[in-house]
Amino acid sequence: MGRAPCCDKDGLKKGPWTSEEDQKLIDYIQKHGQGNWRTLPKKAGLARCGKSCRLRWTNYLRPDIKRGRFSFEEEEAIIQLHSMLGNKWSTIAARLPGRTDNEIKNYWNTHIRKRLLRMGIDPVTHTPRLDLLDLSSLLTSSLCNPSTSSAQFDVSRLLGLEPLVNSDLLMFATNLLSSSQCSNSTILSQGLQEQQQFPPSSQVHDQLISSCLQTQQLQYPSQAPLPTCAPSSDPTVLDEAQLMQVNAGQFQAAAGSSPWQDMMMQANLPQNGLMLATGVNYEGMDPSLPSMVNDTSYVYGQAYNLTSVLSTPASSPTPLNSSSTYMNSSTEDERESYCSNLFKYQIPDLLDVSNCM
DNA sequence: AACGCTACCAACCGCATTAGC
DNA sequence: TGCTAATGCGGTTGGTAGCGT
Repeated sequence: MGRAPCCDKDGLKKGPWTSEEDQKLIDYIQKHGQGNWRTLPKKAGLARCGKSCRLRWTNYLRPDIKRGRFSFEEEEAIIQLHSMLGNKWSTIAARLPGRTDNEIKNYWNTHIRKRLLRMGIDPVTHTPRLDLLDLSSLLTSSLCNPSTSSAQFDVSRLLGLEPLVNSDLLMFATNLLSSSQCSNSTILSQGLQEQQQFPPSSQVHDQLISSCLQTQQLQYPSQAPLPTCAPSSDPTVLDEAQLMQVNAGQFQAAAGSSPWQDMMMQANLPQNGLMLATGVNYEGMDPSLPSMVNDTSYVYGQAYNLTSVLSTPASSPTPLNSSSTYMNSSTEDERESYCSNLFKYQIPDLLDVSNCM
């Protein structure tokens, strides 16, 4: 049995609302409150269906709606929440006072999503889109020509992807190659072989990241030792628990003991959520990535730049936007500020964490 | 000035869920 | 318990403003 469309009756207006219609709706709701949307239009003298009235009210006319641009913190929260909740726009909106699900959804689709794509980050999984790169061919080229330094490596020329891949992603690929030239590059190459044998999967994808984390350690020996995942054993069979251990351990090395760390460790967070929240999965990045901290990539730039906290020489630039707070902030104060931000948007509720701070 | 392209966002559509009988 | 209406929600569309050529 089909449902009768709510707006197919003759005489019901569709399309943009006029200011007169808005005023009628506002007046009615101010007098009578929100009630039966079905009967509201007739009572309010509107030639609209109830659904249209409800949408107009909830998305536009409601007095508590905050208009205008999204703030830095709001955008940050949206990305964090989306990494945990996915396209649950209403749930996300419930944690952003004054913002509607429609507004957040639009903002995501028109701004954030595109920005992440430009950065080579999958807006669905919040992981780097390694599928954009034929890493195995890159690796082969690199290993067959050991004289090619990572700094000189022309990834874009090899890939023919210059119009598609931004400099940040190229830096990421270059970093992978650089890592692969280390003595234990078999970790990465095995991961790549795995990728060749099977269709790209999130598991292999994560293993690549994990491998990158391990190999990167050799590039920056000054950084705190990482908990290893038994490099001598088959690294391609890392299970998620191991990967989490690497991530958590990595972060432990990065942040030291902190309430934030405890929170993330205790949170039974999906891996991509943990990765986003801590940024640890991006630590294989070259810590000197200056272009990651530009105006259009700050969120993940921050995540990448966590490495700078660990190992960047004092001279390395960390031009973080001072108006915001991030997990990878260089001081404990900033980490706690970030944690406060999570509370502001009730993110710990999502993580089932009760003892942060 | 005219045209095409792109970005933005309000509004719509249809399915899912909930509430009431 | 099943049916139906009402409401909630997420995906998509279409109008329009802004910009470049």
